[in-house]
Amino acid sequence: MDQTPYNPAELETRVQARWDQDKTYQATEDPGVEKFYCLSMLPYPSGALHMGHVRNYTIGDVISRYQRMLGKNVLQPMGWDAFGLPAENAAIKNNTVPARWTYANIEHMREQFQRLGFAYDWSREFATCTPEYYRWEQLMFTRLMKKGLAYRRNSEVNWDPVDQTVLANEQVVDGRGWRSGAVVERRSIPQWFLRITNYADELLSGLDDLEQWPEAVKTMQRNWIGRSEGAEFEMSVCDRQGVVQPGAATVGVFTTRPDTAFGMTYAVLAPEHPLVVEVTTEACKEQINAFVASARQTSEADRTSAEGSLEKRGVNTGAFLFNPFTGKPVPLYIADYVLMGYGTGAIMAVPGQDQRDWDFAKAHDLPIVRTVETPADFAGEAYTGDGVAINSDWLNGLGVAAAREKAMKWLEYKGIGERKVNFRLRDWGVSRQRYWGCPIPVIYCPVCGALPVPEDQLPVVLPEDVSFMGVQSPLKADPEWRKTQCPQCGGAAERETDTFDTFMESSWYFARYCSPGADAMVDERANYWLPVDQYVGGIEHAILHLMYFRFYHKLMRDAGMLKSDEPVTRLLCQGMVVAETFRRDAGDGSTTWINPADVEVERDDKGKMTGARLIADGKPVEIGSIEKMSKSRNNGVDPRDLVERYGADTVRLFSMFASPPDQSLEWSDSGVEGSFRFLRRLWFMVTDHIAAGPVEALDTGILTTEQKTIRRYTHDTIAKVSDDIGRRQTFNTAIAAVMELSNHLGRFVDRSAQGRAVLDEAWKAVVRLMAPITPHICATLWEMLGEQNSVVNTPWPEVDDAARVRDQITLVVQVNGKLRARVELAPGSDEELAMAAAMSEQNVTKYINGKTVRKVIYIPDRLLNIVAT
RNA sequence: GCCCAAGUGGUGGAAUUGGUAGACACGCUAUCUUGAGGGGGUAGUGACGGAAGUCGUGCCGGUUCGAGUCCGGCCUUGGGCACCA
Repeated sequence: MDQTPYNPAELETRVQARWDQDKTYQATEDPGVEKFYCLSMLPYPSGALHMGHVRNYTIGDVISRYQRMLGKNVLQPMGWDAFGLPAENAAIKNNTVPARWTYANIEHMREQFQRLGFAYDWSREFATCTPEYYRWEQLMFTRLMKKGLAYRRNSEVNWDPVDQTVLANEQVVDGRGWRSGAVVERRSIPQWFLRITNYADELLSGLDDLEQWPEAVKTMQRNWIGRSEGAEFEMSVCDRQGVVQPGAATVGVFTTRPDTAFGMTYAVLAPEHPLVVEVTTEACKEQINAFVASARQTSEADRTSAEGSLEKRGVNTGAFLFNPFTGKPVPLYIADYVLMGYGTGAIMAVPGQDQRDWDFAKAHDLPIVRTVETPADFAGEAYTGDGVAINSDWLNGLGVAAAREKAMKWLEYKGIGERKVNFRLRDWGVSRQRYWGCPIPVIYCPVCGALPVPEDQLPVVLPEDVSFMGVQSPLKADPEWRKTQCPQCGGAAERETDTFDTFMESSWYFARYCSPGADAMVDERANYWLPVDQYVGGIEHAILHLMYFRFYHKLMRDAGMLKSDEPVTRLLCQGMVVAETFRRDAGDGSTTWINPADVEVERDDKGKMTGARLIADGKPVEIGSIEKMSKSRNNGVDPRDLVERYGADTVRLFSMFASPPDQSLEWSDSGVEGSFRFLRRLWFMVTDHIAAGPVEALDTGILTTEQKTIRRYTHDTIAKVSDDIGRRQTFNTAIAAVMELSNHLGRFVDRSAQGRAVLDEAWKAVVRLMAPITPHICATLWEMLGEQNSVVNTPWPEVDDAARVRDQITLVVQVNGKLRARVELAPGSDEELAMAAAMSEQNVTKYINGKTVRKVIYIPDRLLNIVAT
């Protein structure tokens, strides 16, 4: 009999047209229905989708569709994180302007998303680079200024002295500007900051309530906030003998371990510390000046990550500080591993109890005094564990906690120190000296100073039609744009020409989706949808984005806009899709990254890569490391070809089947074929079933053993898939379970009335179980199965527990932990029965004969382990 | 350097609470299907061994009747480190 072939291109177009026509995914607020807000991190419109996008957005789509089938009112929006550096780079390269490039990319990517059949409410779409969006961000900022939550101070940037421009960290390669090749300098310029540190405690304690966030993310955030309790105390400059002159300079140091202060054998200042100039002795001056100058030119990341010998990373000032605990002087050093931005920029160094201090002391030949007794088997160097205080005068004999408390009290009593909580978290610098971003709404008046742009003058619109050469921001190059009037005195004033960090836009977009068209940042509708029930995005955002947007949510709450404390209830961080990188390094230091699709790879017998050539010219290219698919490394694999060849359902299915969502995935398209074959087999099996004609009602009372077994498989699978998608979010195992069931169903040949009824129940379950993952084929099959309601609105299949009851279970029998037999038993059998069954197996008794049974471990319905010696 | 993950057949991965290691796929081999095909079916596929069986989850050690799973130490790979997003 002729059958309709599986034609995904035709079928998917038809199903998608129907969704569009019915506005199936448009969400409206309905207080009578439980809501579910499912959000995937909004993409940067880089130009083309890569497999990382497909994976990310398919996960969100599967969850959305599943929740919808559970009967919830689901919102799944989509938009574009449209400001950012790549647009500027692309504009230079392609001789266009960032706006045009960005909007063209959005058009293209939207089409690709639609082709993949994601259930987005497109009516809420926006791009963050439009004034309709960023005006509210500007308004918020001016209010934060008035509240004192935004402030301006000097801060360092990477300065390219040739291009006369500020460089992003990414644009600095081995200390040189990526375009000019010039050695990058550090420059201190005034910039705007948001006081995220005011919220440090709440951002930290709030993590405890985020039960459905991955532990790894919470741990990273806790460490990032870095709350530490300790003491801050003053030390005075003294001479070699420990004599403190009246009026001598003092320096505050922060320590979490005041109990170890008797073991302080030196002290360290950050190179930028104001005291450095004051205390440096004549003999050390030259060395110190050179050291400070070089530290200034090194970025903080490089300073803390430098692997060079510690000997070179610090110098003696020649001065001494008076240790109030011992009454003795300690030498004062400066070292680049001490940062001015943390604590007081000065530390007491206790090499016996701190490994970094230990390494530094060894490198500089400084004494080491242990103040905590080490355990007998301790083989390390610095000891940071608990133990009894030694070499510590009046602290001797106390444990760490007690000694710390006593030392703290002593400092307070003496009036030289106090308890102090320090955070590693620093305020959020939001100024960028770039063009393609949201203009910072500030006016500088020579008389009145820095003022927020008045609300009735917002938005400050970023001109899009500019001549853009890339070296300098058109805002800064244009002498006219900045000219304005002071809102206070009316005199001539200038606008800020910096723009916001693009993390600003991605910090509140989730709320704006809930209030399309609102004449405010958000309106009451946001409180219907928020908090987001499920957020999906890459693990690379675990700290920065996810911290900033938690912070911003609290800012909006405190401005009375939102009622919830946290933006997101449940978070799924998907692993990255990684791929090989290929590149060519030009002689001038610049690098061209080559897409894997344009490269031919040579491999040895074991499949290991031995070389690679550019197909276009046949010449070798260099093989880089394996990295996440990204625009900057040009290693994204475009899903377009796969979609054209196999259809959206296959690509969606494979991206979910290839690995669990939170694991990183090294891309290879071998295996896509298997997903396509499964869908085609499904298509033919279901259409075969339909072609066999009408089905009688199921009567569970008259089923054969085989029919019962099929029903058990069916309902076991429904239970497993529901758990895998709903609770575990392991879509790969859900798919495997459906494949397994389909294999059973394909082998089940029973044309009797009840045989067909059992099959009908099973296929209808399969179609619904797969609908969130492969919605097009399932929508079509569902209709062909004679169902009126569209599968996207059909209730999720229910488990019939009665169908899952087994009359026999397989018990595993071990002897001394090794598998020796399997026996069939009635469920719930007791140990005696199990033992009897086991002992009737020759392969069991064989290993017990001549030995004494010492112990029997029995886990009912699972395992019996006989320990015999 | 610091913080967070991951490491299981030829490959992607499964094993959910410490209890049968390798589910489900890819690939490969054999075989069948009138020809062809990125078609379909069947069987096989961790290693060693004729077999019984032994070994086997990055490496070393430990806890346990029992460890891929827990603990200690290491190695490798990936992510983040505040201006890529």
